[in-house]
Amino acid sequence: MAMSSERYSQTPLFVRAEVVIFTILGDRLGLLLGKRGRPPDRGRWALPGGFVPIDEDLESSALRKLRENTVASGVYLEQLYTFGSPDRDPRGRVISVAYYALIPADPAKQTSGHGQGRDAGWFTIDGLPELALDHADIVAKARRRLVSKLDYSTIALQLLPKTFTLRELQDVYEILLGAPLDKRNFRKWVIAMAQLEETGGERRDGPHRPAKLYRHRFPGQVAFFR
Amino acid sequence: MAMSSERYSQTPLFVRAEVVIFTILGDRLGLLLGKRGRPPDRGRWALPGGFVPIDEDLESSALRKLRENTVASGVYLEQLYTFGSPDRDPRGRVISVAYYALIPADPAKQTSGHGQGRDAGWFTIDGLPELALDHADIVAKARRRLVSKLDYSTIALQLLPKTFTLRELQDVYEILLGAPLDKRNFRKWVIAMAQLEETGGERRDGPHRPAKLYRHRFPGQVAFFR
DNA sequence: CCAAAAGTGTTCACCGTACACCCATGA
DNA sequence: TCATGGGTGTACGGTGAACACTTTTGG
Repeated sequence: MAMSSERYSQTPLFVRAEVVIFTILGDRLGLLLGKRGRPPDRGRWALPGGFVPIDEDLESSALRKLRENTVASGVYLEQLYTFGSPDRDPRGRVISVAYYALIPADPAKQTSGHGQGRDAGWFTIDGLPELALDHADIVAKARRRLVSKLDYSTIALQLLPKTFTLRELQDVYEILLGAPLDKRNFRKWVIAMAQLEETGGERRDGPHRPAKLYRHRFPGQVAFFR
Repeated sequence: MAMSSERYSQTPLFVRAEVVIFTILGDRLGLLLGKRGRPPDRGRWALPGGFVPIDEDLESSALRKLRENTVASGVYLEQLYTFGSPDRDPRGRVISVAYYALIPADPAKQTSGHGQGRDAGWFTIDGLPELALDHADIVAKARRRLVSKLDYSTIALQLLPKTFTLRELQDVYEILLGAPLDKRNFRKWVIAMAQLEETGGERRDGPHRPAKLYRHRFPGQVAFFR
């Protein structure tokens, strides 16, 4: 049986789940990192993650990591890619099944830098510290995946509360795409594409005209086309 | 350390690579299966795959399985998804990193049914036998992925030889999409989209006008947009 | 009344789609 | 000459892109 290669090696085999937890931090895309407390790369910042218990489902494991690190619930979580180069982790053969999650923007964590204490914090994606192991590759891949889904899915809604203004939604797109969008064209397009409807309420902030609030017509679902 | 869960369990942990090897069989999408020679699901048809040796890269392992089962070289191979439900395999905790591969159509295997002997063979995707374990899920996911890439990539070219006629390429699209396409519109679209150029040669088969041969302008690359 | 953000329509270019006939070949 | 598949163009509607002014509010 092909398992026999195990017998000729003392290299231990592990499976981990790592989660790229994205959110909107002010006017930037942000993600959550934790500081490693032990080797390898002790003291470096790393993605939330952990070894998958032998009887726990991969996605459950990722979800648990998500919950251990945030207060979010009902959050978007998607498997991203599995990283398994033999030499990516000095502890042995470590297979990391990477996920990414989207957390609604929350003014509470808009304080850039670190928002959760000395060994965990939110960082903006263009101001990341050097990451442990190959976590920079994981982050890059997650970011590409997220951006590529913008124009044929409603995934961006997962980065906002259940109700939001069109300006807020446009901000999310502009942050992710890194380019400004035309307000009128964006509104026409996104209302139709994402099936948005007005809630009737409005948001007033500052000495401005209040903005209408919108919601997804089918809340709880992420619509995809293609 | 979270590895400790290992100590409290005698369930063995394995990592496997499985490969969905697609090709064109006549006028159908086909894939390669092997008959399992041992439990679990002994005697059932299953995807080519195997346990990943402790020092072999995941993709190398998938590529090796591909080469063990076909004579193809320079073949498209892409990681698909990782399947890891705790109860998906009775041998223990088995994490299967699934890949899919595309093999150019080859008249030699156009004999439907089984083309490689009693315990390996090509099957058309709509005439699959009952598959071992959760391999039907893997196949379904691979098929969706392949089809979804048709209209923003040149991936379909990987199912044809280096030179091909536009009719052959249209056949591939129609087989995968399950719907007929307009010949004139398809040609205009695909020549521009996939950057095709005439080779100068032509293919003559039967009492018909010979068809021009085309090739990808940048051979060896799979162009993606978005 | 002023500053600041919300909200709104039209025009144009391009692209995807529908659609039918002639051409080249070997038998 | 005939059967078979190869090859080609045009008209139309819809969609993405460019573009500027009025409205509403709190201070």
